[in-house]
Amino acid sequence: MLIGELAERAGTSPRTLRYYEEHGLIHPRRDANGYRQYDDGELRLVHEIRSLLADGFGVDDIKPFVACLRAGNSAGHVCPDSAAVLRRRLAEVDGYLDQLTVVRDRLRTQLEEIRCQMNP
Amino acid sequence: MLIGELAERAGTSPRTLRYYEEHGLIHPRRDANGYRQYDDGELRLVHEIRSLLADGFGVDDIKPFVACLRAGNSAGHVCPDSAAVLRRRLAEVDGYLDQLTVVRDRLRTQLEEIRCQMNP
DNA sequence: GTAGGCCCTGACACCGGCGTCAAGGCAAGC
DNA sequence: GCTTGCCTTGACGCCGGTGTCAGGGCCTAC
Repeated sequence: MLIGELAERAGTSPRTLRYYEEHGLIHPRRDANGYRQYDDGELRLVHEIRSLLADGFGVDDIKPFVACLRAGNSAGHVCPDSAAVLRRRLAEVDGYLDQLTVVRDRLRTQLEEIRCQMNP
Repeated sequence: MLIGELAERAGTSPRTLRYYEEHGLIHPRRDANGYRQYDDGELRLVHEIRSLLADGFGVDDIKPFVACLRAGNSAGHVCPDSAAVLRRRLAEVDGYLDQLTVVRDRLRTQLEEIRCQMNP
């Protein structure tokens, strides 16, 4: 299938797919006229990529997952390299959660203060 | 005091203070030679600004807080406009917390899967 | 042959708080 | 008068995934 069809089936844009390729995540074959040619494997791969991006991974983080899938594994996260990235990202997310929780508590406290001032 | 001294006392840089001014957060007087002149009030203001920025507010969000302080209130968040911004930001933070929690659970699940595979 | 629709590459725009460099003025000590 | 160090304004860079535009090729239908 051509890039437009894959984009539509994956719920994204041709620009985005070219970007993934530029960063070494997918390697489509080329037709004689230079058009990119994709198969269903690439479609699943793009779904995996977009899922990881949605979880906050960067394109560089995603490479080990793609390599893991290409190596024949049923999931991208079962290889040591991807597991390492998973652990790093988990620590990062835990950090963000802690920070955001502190912020949320401060915001709540300030809003509570206002409420008390209105009903003194 | 001049911009360099304020920057040092506020733990930031002259560039940053000029940026705040450019976005309407502070309005220092000018010496005859054009140098910015600050007093201790501006120092407290800058501390407030940096605290709000650290909580994830944008410079535009901060304007109501500054106006509230300049209007003579003891804290920047007691005015209606700043309270509205507070509520908006709280909702935003709650949203981020929900998203990040979902992500964290997914990451944990995947790491757990790996652990199970290693001790089958 | 031409119109329309897909494809190609390359490059700039975005966001936002700030770093950083350029080119120049002002103040003070030697 | 020269150096040193602070000040001024103005402008570009960053980050990262994607939108979008420019300029041009391929293919099919009419």
